[in-house]
Amino acid sequence: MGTPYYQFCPVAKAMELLDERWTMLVIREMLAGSQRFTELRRGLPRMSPALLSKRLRELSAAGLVTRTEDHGGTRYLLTPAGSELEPIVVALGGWAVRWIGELGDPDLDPKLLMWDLHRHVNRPELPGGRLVVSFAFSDVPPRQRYWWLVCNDGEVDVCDRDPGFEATIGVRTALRTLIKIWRGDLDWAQAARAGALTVDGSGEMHRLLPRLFLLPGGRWAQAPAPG
Amino acid sequence: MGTPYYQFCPVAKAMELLDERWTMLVIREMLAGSQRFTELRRGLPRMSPALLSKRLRELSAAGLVTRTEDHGGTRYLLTPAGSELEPIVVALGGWAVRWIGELGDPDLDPKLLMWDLHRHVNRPELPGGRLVVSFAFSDVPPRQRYWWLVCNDGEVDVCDRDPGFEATIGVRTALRTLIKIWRGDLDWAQAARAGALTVDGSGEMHRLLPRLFLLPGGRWAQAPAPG
DNA sequence: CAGGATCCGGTCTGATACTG
DNA sequence: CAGTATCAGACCGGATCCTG
Repeated sequence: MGTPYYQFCPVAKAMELLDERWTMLVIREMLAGSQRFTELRRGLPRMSPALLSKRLRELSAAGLVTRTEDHGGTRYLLTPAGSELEPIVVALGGWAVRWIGELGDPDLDPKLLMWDLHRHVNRPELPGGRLVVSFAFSDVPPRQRYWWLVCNDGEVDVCDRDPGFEATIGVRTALRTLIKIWRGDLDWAQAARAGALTVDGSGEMHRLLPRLFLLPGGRWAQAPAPG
Repeated sequence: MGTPYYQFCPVAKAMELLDERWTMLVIREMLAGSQRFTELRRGLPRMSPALLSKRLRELSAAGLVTRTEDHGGTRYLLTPAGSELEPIVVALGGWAVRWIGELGDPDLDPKLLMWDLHRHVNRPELPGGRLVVSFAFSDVPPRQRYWWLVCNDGEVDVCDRDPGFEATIGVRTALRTLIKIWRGDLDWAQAARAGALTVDGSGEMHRLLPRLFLLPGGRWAQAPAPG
């Protein structure tokens, strides 16, 4: 737990626990479905494993997270107390979308975007068989420019090297543009019309793309905005 | 601003700013109506003035707070961006009331309670003339045991020494009990019936007491609780 | 009233390596 | 896979005293 505030105000009690660096992001990851240490690390690549381990222990001591052993691994799950933070996390996101427009270049991490896209693939929309979506980001250095999502049988994998299969859909755009779409600032069609995004693939694939991901943009918009 | 997370996720962008220690409490104080440096200090007695000053500068740079000079003082006001954090602060309080029941003795600070009661006096219910409410906390060391609220013409002052006027209402209880009432865990009548609280004063004053303060308890209860 | 200056100590970062 | 170990350095927060 964080350093105490020595205040009985519930806001202070909540923040003693929640305002430590990384804590809310760990909870965000768990709300997004990550349960294993390694999954959490993928969503929090700049957090050291030592610190992640410490935060998980703190959250577990506070009763927001349970730790269970299961066939060869540890699984972390949110308790009801942890899950009830969801509307707050969503509201924080909504607030930031409204008031923190500017993203610096270092915030634009392609591997985080791909990791999040991978878990928002709209499974019911997937055609049978394999679907490969390739991404090429014009504004990213060559080493991190090319990415693939390989969907097969409801499984989705992220690759940062050519998986060998031909892409069913190719998306060429700036990382910044795709992040705008992810946030809900822009939609696929708007970006394409503006020439900021090009889709390669059959007409069917063109029509599929906007439905392929359940992006969080909608949730930020739902977040309570008073007035 | 805090150390960056280097994530484009709006939750991360929000927390870069908001998860620094004390920041949310400064915002809570401003939402509660504090505008001057000294008022803020009274609500945040354990925060050093240097740090408060720094936080106010950060919040101002981030566009959540404006600083204006006015007759012999500096006044801090929330911008729309800052004010829009209100539902989040309330939701955090509600969450903590539901999930962090235990308050340690060091959390029970009588001067914070008196400071907060003083700003929640229900002005319209005040009778004309002077009203003096005395408090005696059975579970607090003598030095901080006795407090008075002096209401006069819509002005309310907190005293930690006998103001000299005879008390119109006397409240004798444990600090812990009064804090439970403040949080909404208990109401005045319940506490009195249970023998945990004694009111001295006329019958009229007995009837006034439960309406004398607009306690935040109701707001925590309103806070969105999913499921 | 609204802070500035200073110093100390704790915490986080970041890198690397190791383990059951 | 799910961490622990270690270590240097940066940075932050706490405390105290001081000022226009």
